[in-house]
Amino acid sequence: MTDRPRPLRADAARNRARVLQVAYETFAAEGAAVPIDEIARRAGVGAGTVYRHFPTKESLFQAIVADRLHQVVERARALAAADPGEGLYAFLFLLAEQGATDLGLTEAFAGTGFDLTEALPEAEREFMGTVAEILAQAQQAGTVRPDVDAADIKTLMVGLQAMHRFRGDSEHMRRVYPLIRAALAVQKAEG
Amino acid sequence: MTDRPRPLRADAARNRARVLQVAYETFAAEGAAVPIDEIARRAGVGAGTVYRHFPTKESLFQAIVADRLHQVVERARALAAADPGEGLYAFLFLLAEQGATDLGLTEAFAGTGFDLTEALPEAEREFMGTVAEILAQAQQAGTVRPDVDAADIKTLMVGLQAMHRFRGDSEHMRRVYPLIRAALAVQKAEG
Amino acid sequence: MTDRPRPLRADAARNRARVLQVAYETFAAEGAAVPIDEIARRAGVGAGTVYRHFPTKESLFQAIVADRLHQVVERARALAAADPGEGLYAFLFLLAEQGATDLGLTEAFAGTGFDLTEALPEAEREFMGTVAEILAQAQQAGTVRPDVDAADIKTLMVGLQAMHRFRGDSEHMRRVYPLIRAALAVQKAEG
Amino acid sequence: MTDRPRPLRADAARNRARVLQVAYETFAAEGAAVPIDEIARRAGVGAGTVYRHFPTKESLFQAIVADRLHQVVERARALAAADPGEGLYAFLFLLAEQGATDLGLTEAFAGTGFDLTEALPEAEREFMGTVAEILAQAQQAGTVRPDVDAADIKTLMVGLQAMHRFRGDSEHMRRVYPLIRAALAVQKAEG
DNA sequence: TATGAATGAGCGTTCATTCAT
DNA sequence: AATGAATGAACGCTCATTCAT
Repeated sequence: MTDRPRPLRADAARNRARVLQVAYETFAAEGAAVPIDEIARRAGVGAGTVYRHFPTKESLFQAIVADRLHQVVERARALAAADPGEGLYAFLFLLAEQGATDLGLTEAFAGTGFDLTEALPEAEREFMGTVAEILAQAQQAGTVRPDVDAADIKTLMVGLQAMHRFRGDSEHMRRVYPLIRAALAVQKAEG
Repeated sequence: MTDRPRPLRADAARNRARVLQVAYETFAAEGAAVPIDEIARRAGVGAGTVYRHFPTKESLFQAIVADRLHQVVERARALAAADPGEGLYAFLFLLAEQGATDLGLTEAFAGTGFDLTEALPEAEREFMGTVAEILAQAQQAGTVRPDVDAADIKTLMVGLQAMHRFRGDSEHMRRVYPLIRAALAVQKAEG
Repeated sequence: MTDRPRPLRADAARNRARVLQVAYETFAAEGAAVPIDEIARRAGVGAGTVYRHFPTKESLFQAIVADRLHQVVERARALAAADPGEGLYAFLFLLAEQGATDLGLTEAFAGTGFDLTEALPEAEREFMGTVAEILAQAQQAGTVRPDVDAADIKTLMVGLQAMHRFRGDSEHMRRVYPLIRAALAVQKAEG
Repeated sequence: MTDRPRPLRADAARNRARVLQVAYETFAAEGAAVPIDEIARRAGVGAGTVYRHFPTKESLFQAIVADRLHQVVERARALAAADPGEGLYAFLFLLAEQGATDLGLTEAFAGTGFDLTEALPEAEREFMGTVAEILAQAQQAGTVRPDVDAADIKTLMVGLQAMHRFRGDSEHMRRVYPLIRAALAVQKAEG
């Protein structure tokens, strides 16, 4: 796992971090179609520098997605630990909000021109594992119906991200969240 | 809207229709990244002919979306007339399925690099009017909760299309539809 | 074999011919490493035009080599028909001289970064067939020793091209030709 | 020629020798197109170190050629001393075989994008002097015809290297060597 | 009016060379 | 003196759009 033979020179590490940050912002704002040259320009480095740290454009994209995914999973765990019954809803709406501002992540999730499962199988597994865990807790707490599984939740996440992106970060989504809660709530004597 | 000074020569009209049809199929199957040359080739015309009818690639895309939207609205009206209570659900799931096979429409709906409201305000208005109409009928029939509005429905449509695109046309979505029904159903003594 | 559905528009044909001619001269003078952009510039067209006629750089190179090879084979046949005994020598020295001015052909022959046999198997076969034919005639005429075969001749051709390229078109090679004749002449009582 | 003001520190000398050796092997095996970074990596030094010793890629190439040439000349002298009559042939075929495995040397000899005479006049002079010497010995021994000179021999060497490179190190060349012997042998009553 | 040839800016990527550490 | 990170000019190739035929 220690796949960094040496800890990278200080200036190189700074550049790498800068490229990563700029690339994250740029992909988030404009999607994966942004040229590498543009990212290099915004980061104030030459294109070659980007390629030194990330051998292909796709690898840069992957690095960003993996990073975001990891952060999101960590936050999800914290939320679920704080309140198991609400954990799944908090997770769901957290990811939805990410989707509003992070086009790159949305594309990765939805598989639009980038296959998360194939490109980052480990990250995908970690993510799905966390979903399953948090879902089980919520089902035990009685806040989520027992007949949905982790795949269903991922599907809903993709949908929610799309909705959020469509509507922006506005108050509109606050109208939609209760609908999603109703969708997942334990059903009382289904009519 | 009548921005065609003359009603087009017969062969020109045929060409236009043919390009539109081929472009729809091609964009739907392979996304908006397909070159215009490829569409021209499949339509059996020169690239210049495509550009005569549609001055930019984007305008061709818009024309397709307008066309599809119109058809979808017509079908929605027919479904709602046949069964007012089920009409909204039928409409919703019809559009979702379109999203599974029609990348162009999905992108237009989600506003990914294409603002429907701005580009085709009339089509958008017609669409939203129909949604409002069918929604009102369902609410009167008691199959949809009264506190959702047409904008909410459009938001859900965008989400459903994204889910469908993500999962394909598979049986998986049949698991999700009941959740959406639960989301929209009249709530019985909400806890 | 009629793989040109239509005979090409006049201006396109002119451009194609111009690109071919310029590319021939440029590859001949500077080898296959010349950028396509440079060829386009010299031909007075855009890079896209080159790519319209030849889908890859390699295909352009191949087209030129095939053309040259064909011409050379035709001239070889004529020479051999005029004087069967001298035909092989004439052919050999003709190709050697080509090598002096045509780096592209030399590279193709020598297999330097371009595998003639693999890329143009038909041209290669035609070439080798002609060599075998002319060689057999010379052997029957008693001007070439019977224990050499077509492959040996090709090897000598590669060598002669290299020599010619090395020495230029100078009179120096006129000193070398008699050595090659001695190499191939029927041996008198080998010492 | 003593253009080294100081005799280099021990570690620097070691680095220089190591780069030279690795670069030779690498160029020989994979041609001059290998990036300098790759050579540096294989030599276990930084790219900057290569550039400290050899200010351009071409100068590194030249140093290698000079080195090889020197070695070849030494071996040639030994061979000729052992058997003056056979010396020239041994030299010729030795160099030819080098050409089969050493792309760099071949290119240097053939003058393909690298003019030996201009770049390394001293090495060239030493080489040609040795050729002349060994040739004279063979001519005195009666194994080589008297009307060829050192320049002719160099021309043949270039040709033989090209042939060897073309055919690889295979048995095929064993068919060609006798032809070269016949080319150079003293002629018996030429018809 | 239709054709499809031509344009040329742009993209992802490489690599000889320079320079801060 | 050594390192290896950074640079930036190419390169092969694509494609939306224009324009001569």
